[in-house]
Amino acid sequence: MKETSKSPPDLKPSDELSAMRRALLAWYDDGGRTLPWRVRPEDRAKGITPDPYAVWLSEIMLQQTTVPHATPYWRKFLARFPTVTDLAQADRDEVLAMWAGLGYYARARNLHKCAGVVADDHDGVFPLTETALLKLPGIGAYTAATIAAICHDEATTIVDGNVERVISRIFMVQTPLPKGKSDLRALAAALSDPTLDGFERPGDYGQAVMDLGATVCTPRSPTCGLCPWSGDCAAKAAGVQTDYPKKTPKKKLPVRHGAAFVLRSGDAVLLHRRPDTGLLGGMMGFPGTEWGPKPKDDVIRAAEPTPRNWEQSAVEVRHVFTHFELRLSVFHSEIAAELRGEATGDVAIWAPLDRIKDYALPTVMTKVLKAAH
DNA sequence: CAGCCGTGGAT
DNA sequence: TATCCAAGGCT
Repeated sequence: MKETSKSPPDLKPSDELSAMRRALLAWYDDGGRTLPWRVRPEDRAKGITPDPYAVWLSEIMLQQTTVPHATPYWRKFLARFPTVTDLAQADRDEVLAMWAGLGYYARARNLHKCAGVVADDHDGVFPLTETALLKLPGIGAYTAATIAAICHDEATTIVDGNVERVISRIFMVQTPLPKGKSDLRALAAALSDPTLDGFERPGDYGQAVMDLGATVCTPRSPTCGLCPWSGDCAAKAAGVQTDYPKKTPKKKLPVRHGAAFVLRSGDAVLLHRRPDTGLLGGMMGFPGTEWGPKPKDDVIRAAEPTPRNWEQSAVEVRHVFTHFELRLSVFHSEIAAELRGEATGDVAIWAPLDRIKDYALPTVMTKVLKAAH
């Protein structure tokens, strides 16, 4: 025993950790979920390995996003871009348009950038080591560890929200998130320690822990009766499962106000391209005011794309972002085709309504369009 | 390193 | 209606 080791409190003995791993893999082999990007254990045993490009695509889409929401996007992307080279050669605008509705649009910008790096610097072949993956844009600690484990069974330590919840309950970690992340990582690493005892399936193990968190060890009402680690869980023993993970309380969202202008001409509407960085970066939107703490009529008038008689929609658009709630007044007007002016430049675009899906309209702007009805 | 960055579903 | 939060990354 190394007394100099700074291992977290209450780490279990190594033979119990090994037993837990075997129990989890048995549970996974028995009832593992079928996901379209996943190679099932029995196929894995035959030597079938997943397409790293398809796995990468799924992992980027699944960041802070539910499986049901991401899955149709994953199918659509894989059909349109069968290889990473196909994705790299696409226009970024098309990628952003296909991503519209998924949120966290920096992911889409980095996705396209990453495809370019893989195509240019790696001959279109995805790197497979955790270290190499970590250098790519949009790939952080979680995604690098997961792709490396799933695609070639590198014995990485995977820590996502599911793992944090499961581990925090097993060991009753007291330090609230996000500060407690380092403790949780250390405990997760101990459980997936490759030097311990026959850890030959890191990919299946990682997917199994995440499945456990997603389907059994859920945030609100965990079904501990189905859990292979039920007997190893300190929180279960104490009957305090849902008290974990401890988290620091969140602040209430501030409200911001603004106005948007929907200018229609025949079958087209006027769109503006948003700046490349920041909120909804690179996406399209309707011209309008800045979004500030208070609604101001003079600011609204100054933001009109062209002086007209604007009709105000009866209902304002309400939309919740990650760090504020937005309330948008919507104004709309119709203009003759001759008066459209120069609006086919890089920033302003007349978009035909019957092809609006080809434009990178985020959900909030889709709500604005509907409100202008 | 704490704040920024979307959306939709469940409770 | 209010709250949480989902296979996080970047700055």
